[in-house]
Amino acid sequence: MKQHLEGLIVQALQRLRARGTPLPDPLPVVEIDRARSKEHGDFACNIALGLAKIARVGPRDLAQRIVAALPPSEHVERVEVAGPGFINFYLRADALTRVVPTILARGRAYGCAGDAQGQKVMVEFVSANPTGPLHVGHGRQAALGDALSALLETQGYAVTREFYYNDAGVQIENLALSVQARTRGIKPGEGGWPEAGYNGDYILDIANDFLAKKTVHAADSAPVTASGDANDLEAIRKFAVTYLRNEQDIDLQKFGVKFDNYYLESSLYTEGKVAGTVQTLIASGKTYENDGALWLRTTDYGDDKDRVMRKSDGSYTYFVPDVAYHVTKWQRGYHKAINVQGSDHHSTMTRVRAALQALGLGVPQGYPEYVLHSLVRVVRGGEEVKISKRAGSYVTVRDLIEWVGRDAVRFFLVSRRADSQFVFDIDIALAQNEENPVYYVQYAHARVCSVFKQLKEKGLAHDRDNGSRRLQRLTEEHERTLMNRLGRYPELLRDAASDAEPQQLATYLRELAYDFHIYYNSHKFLIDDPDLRDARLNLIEATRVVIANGLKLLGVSAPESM
RNA sequence: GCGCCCGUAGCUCAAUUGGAUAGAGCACCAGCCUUCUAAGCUGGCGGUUACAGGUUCGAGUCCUGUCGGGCGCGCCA
Repeated sequence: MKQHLEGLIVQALQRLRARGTPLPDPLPVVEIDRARSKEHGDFACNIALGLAKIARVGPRDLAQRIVAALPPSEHVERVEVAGPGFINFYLRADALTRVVPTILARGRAYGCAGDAQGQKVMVEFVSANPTGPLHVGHGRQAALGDALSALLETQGYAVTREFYYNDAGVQIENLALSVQARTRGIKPGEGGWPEAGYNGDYILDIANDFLAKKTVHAADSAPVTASGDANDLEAIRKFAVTYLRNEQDIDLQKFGVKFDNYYLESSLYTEGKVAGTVQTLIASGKTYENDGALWLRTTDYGDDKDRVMRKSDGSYTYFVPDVAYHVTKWQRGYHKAINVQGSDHHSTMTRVRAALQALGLGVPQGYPEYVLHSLVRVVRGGEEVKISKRAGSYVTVRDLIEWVGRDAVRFFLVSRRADSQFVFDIDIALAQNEENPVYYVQYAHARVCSVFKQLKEKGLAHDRDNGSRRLQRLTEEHERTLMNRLGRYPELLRDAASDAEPQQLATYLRELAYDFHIYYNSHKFLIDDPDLRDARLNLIEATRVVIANGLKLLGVSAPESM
């Protein structure tokens, strides 16, 4: 519809120019927007405001001339000039109602587009090191990353969800030492406890299972059976990593997030990719030696200081494998890549991009893209929750799911812009009333289901085809509003995907539920007039489909009753 | 000190990416249940968009500065 109206405007402008109105050639891009409020019709165009000066007439006059020159359209009921010079389009009723049969016909596929034509995109998220339970920040990454992936899929991208983890570094060493200390009965803070040890109770659980010679298995590795030998640090390390990987798998499964691939940092070393990346960077001439260390000139690419790649002791800094990892993303054919991380990683953004530029692989400057999120504070009873028994110093994803359920956690964590600081209020997430947006949206879905259940119980029929033929009966204000909202869904998905902003979808669903609840409360559906009844049932069924589709993208269930 | 992000009703957040009178929910006030779920709906109250300049037909949105909050600023990962 947008393109159609834009085409009308362009034709009108061309006619005006031909008749002597001074207008630029070529014409500027004509943009049509959906009207913000009903008083402004269905679509609005502001082109006259921008062109008035060039055309040497007032914006309202120019708008009037454009309207007069518009070719007729079967979809447009009337056009008005309003305000300082906006051109408002009022669509004919059937242009609005058409969305209902479209939704019913396309079902789950409604809103999906094929524009990306199967282009490969990698979304990397969570990427937690296996040194402890997933915390709320990981939860936000999981909710954002998974929803973003689903949104990209609606646009025709072939999405790979990838989890990258460090399975060999210093932190893993600290983990092994912590577990070992626990097997020897040493508690955090006591003599012999490792300096950078992990203090959570889960370390004790791992130590006990290790001593009990239990077997653990994680999604992407072979089962590991504990030797029970507290002196064998390597055995402890392997057991602890697998144990925690499994714990994270359990959390993610409970959260409804599934990864397509797990990428091990250690493989970058064993396959020579780290050394290869360093060689290429040296060959590129973007490095230099100083104080016995090898530096990369990241300042050539906007960094505020150069970065060490190889320390004077010969080992690599952490960002070198990170660069090698992103090279593999490019080489694996992911020419679009999005990383979802906490905002504390923003300095790595410049660094990784700089190194990728220096490598001269033809990688675009903005590669990879980043979605950085701010921190999450958990509040209960008006006070911040900072401690959990499980992890010690932070609230875990599992805690949240146990407290308020998966649906609320997932919806809440994607309902705000990633870059806003987020207060997760346990009391609101637990509330089963209008205060809680998740229930508000789910309730709208359940209400539609309830209507159809009542329909059956009353022995009434729903003739969809008849409903589709009677849509012109839907003339009420609330019905127009609802249909207008439903019609926006495809462009909403497109925008949310291209902006990498899943919260747009969460907001949309709240608004859609709002429109529906108002409609529901002011109209009846199980009425005697079969034509109007069928038409209205078609409309609320279409509403149900869109709510179900949207919730599914966010990983939230759409219950049939509540 | 430097860099990045943020600042919208008492609270939690929107605002179609520069458009028209800045909108919802909570809280507060007044109403609505023999009728498909009152887990809901209808009104009312509430704003100098942190502050000061600038850009233009038009600024919550863009630019500069100030104030306030977050994160980062290792030959740590």
